[in-house]
Amino acid sequence: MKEMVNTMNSHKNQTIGDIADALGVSKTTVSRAISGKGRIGEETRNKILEYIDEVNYKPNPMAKGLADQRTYNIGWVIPGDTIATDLPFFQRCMMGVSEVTMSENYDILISIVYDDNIAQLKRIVENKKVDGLIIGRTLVDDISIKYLKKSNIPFVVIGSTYEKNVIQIDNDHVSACKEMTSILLMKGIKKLALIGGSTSHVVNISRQKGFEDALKEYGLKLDQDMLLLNNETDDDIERSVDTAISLGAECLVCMDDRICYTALLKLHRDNIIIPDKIKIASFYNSDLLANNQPAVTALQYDPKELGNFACRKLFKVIEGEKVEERSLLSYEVMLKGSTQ
Amino acid sequence: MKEMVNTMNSHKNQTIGDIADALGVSKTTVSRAISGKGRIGEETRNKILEYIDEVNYKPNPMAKGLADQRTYNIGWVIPGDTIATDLPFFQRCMMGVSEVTMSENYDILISIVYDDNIAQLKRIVENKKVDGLIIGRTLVDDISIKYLKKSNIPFVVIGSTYEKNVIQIDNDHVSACKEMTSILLMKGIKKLALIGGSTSHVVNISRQKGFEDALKEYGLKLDQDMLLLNNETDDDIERSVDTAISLGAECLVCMDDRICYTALLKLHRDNIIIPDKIKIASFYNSDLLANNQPAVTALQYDPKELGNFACRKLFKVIEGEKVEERSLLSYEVMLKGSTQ
DNA sequence: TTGAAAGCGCTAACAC
DNA sequence: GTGTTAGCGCTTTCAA
Repeated sequence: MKEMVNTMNSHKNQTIGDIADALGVSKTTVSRAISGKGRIGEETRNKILEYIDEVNYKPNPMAKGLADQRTYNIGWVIPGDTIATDLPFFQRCMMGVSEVTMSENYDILISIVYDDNIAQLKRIVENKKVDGLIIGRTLVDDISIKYLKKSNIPFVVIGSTYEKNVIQIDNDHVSACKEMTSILLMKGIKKLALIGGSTSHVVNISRQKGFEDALKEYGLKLDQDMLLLNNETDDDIERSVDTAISLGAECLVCMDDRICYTALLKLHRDNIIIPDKIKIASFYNSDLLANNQPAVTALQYDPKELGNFACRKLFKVIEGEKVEERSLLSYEVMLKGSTQ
Repeated sequence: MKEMVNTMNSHKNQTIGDIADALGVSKTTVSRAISGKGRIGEETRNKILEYIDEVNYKPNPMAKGLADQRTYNIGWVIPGDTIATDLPFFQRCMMGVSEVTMSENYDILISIVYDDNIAQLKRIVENKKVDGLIIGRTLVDDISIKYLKKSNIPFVVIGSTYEKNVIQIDNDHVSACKEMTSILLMKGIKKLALIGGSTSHVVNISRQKGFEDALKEYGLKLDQDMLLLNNETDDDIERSVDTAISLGAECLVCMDDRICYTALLKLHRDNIIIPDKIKIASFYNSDLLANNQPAVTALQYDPKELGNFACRKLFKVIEGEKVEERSLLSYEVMLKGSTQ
């Protein structure tokens, strides 16, 4: 059965025409055998499929794309600032996205957005280099989202947004933060200080809400002074830690792992023992916190699942299926020594 | 001058034909105006270019790609294991790559290689979805490299390889490690233990070589017991730290930041004060080490520059230019408190 | 200096 | 069930 294999072919660029000629059928027939669309004889189809396999023919996606106006690429939009990109979050998310694109025979095209410079994003959209996009993070006033809404290309966002009619995939930050905060309160830890990042990130606003909701439900009045938000630099964070301590905080609740890690370093430097002198917890877990001594109580999410889920949704949108606007994925509260 | 702008056009998909019609010229002429190839009247060219700008026409890269057999994409190949992808290294490298692709009107297509599963890599090569690739990391026995060599597609690697005829961009690890080790020796620190990662990574072998070269140059005999290599897990690392200490090491030289960080945690836990009781240094710097108390002496590289450089080289290869096979980028020795 | 026409590799009416 | 043909949007000979 191997005698028909022309080994030369494996190096030459096979086209649908070549294989049609070789088999004495038309290009259309070959196309039909491959796509499965249209009527075609069982026998011819098998003959073609076998041959294609034999000579390892791969259709040219440029040609296919041109013909049916698809790129077989999806865009993965991530922020370009180092602080953000250093986070394993985006890489892990992308792994999840990749699992799905892989199985759909799609590829991932990168688009990096620097602050409010969406030139790169515009490029891949205007140049029609993708069939849809996933935005890896949302801002309160997000020009990427605004732009994509106008451009009419399918897209989903990881994170939450106040923009209407945007497909969103997010962890349930509000519930998660509320639950973790409640647990702390139930453990008898009442004087909580919240040390947070930029309020221009939707996620941070959700975290704050969860925190406040828990206090309210517990019948505690919110102490505005204990809300130490918008910490951008390490200095900001250290200053906030000092403030919290001077206000008599029993526990530092940090909005994310970077903040928490910086706080840990400072406490360590100041010889403030955890959890004896002060307790600490984080609304976002990471290896750093899990490996700390003592390990830090934190919320655990699965970024990969987020990416996987988002991408599956995107494909549905691309196929024109109706999908629900907002999906919330789960979380886990990891209780560790830092709040013992 | 604005009266010719048909605002409808901004939403319709403009083709080269549309703009040819609108201006009463042929498609060929428009094509020439855009590409700059072929002869064309100054006046016509300007008229066309102006109009194109006015209606914000963007050529369809699929069609262009099909015609001139280019994809205007380059592949960025990264490992899929979490340990590797969690490192900011690849993200920062990619930023450097992105700067270049951006300016060349190219885009980045992701390809993730899981251990020795190069299915995804094969896909984008066989499907002709990229014009060239950059491999983000090299292994001693690297099947990605072997595959790409056979496939005859332009590619460069970040890192070093023993394979012949492969364009390599790397930091000068051997010199860097040798220099840092020499500095330690000159400071009078003689009993050095090397705690290293997998010897299946070329970079780790280079680091070991630099370390050994320094000892040799200094006239010191290498103590094999002080070579603690192939530490994969945190447990491995902690065990190696114990071994080094029991052998009377004055300084732990860690091959990378993760190893160093794990060692730091262990020393801290065991209440071994740095640099009083033991010194520590790392062949790879990171925020973690720089922010540690005391800060850790380490080698500093610039991954972004690596990506940028690699991508510029790749474009030269794609254009058929001759480039030198191996380029070594610089490094910096950051002397900090951990070796004081 | 400009244009007509063929072709890149594939799809999809519309015949037969 | 299979083939013919006309595109998809752009490039590039070859003529004019």
